[in-house]
Amino acid sequence: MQPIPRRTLTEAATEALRERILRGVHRAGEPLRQEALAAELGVSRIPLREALHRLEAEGLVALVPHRGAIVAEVPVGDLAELFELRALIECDLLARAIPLATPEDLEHARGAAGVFAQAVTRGRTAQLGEANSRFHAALYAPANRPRTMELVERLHMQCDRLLRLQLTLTDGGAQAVREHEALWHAVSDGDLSRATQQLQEHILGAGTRLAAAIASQTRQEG
Amino acid sequence: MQPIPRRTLTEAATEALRERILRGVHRAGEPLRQEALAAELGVSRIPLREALHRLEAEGLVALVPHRGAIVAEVPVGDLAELFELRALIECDLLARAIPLATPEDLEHARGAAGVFAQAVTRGRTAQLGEANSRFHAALYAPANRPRTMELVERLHMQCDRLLRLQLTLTDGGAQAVREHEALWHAVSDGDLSRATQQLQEHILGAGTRLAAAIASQTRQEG
DNA sequence: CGGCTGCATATTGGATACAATAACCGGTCG
DNA sequence: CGACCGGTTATTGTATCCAATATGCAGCCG
Repeated sequence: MQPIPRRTLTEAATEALRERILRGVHRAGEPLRQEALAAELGVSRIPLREALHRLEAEGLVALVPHRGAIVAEVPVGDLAELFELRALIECDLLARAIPLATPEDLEHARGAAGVFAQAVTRGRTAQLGEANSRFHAALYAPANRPRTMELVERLHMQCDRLLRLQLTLTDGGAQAVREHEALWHAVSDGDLSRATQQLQEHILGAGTRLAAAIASQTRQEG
Repeated sequence: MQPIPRRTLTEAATEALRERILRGVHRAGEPLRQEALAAELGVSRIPLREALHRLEAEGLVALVPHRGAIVAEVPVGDLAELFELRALIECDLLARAIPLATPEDLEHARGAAGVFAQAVTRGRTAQLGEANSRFHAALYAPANRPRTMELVERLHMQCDRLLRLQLTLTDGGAQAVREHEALWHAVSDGDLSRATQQLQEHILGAGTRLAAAIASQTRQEG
């Protein structure tokens, strides 16, 4: 029996605010006025402030003393770094996971891939990031690397914010679905080098295309 | 001109408490009573609680709703994972740094290595962790990878807590000094493969020795 | 004698209240 | 007309206070 689905206002505020930032409800650089936000969430400033400190540690919020909190800038300058870091870590995870993967693991990953594919075809852009993370997490789960997984989750969070800058997901999503399928088959075959190769291309390719899209968009606007 | 060496009580409490935990003033699992700790730090519970939430995100504190905060357990079970993760990421960093390293970078790293060596010979165990981190950071700095660096810093934090469990640093420190020197020479020669090879052995070796030491210690105690 | 119930106490969670700092704005002086 | 200076207001930082929850103990009941 599970004893404690406890929930404190601080936790609730943290999740709500994190979700808001990731979904783009608050734009990067936007100041987060404590009183207003607290009222909007139906709490006082105390739990909200605790949430802000938590999210600062996660890199979603920047706190300036006596000036308040602002939504952290999307790390466009570090885009390449983030995606390359993901490729490095996730390929290592996958290499460790493949030899340990059970048929149940594969089935689970296949399900997650399906969820992502559905989200793409139905245009549920809000769920894409999480569905994608879940698929990747399912692939890596057999490696049994909790610390690394947590880290990857945070990286995905940052990358999702970058993706949201550029909603070219219409075609990028379709390509991701195809790559997920190919990746899954490689994993399913136990073909370690092919799988890591495809994973690396999947991640780095997404980063490159995203960088190009953002660059062209910035050029147009600037 | 530097505009703002601002300091809020929350920040001060965060750093003080982080330092205390890393230095082992508070043992793992020890409950952190808010009122007592706040009084000890000379602040009220509010900034202390904000500090606790920050440190929870950093993995140094665990918050249990309505039961309070406890010092997070040292991740002995994840020791291998942490050191292997460090090896993976830091070798990549070093490989990127070497081609970009300037003579000034090398000099800086050499200085950091000297500081670490002095800390070892003088038995300043409290400073070893930071000195070690600084040397590694100096090596990687030319890579210009701020996100990765931040991540590595957090990993070092966790690894330092593990090291503190087992103060066999007397000989481990001397070995680390030698390995740092060899590593620095390899970097200085621009020998990428030799340098990464030595770095990998340096990190993984430390992890392995630490695991063995902890295992034998646990066996004795258990 | 053991376990459960209910009160008393300690501690945390959260809200309100106050102090400190920064942003704003108008006026004055050069 | 522009820049400095003062006060005014908005907002954050922190302390105090109250409510909610957990912990421990004593007494009751089986």
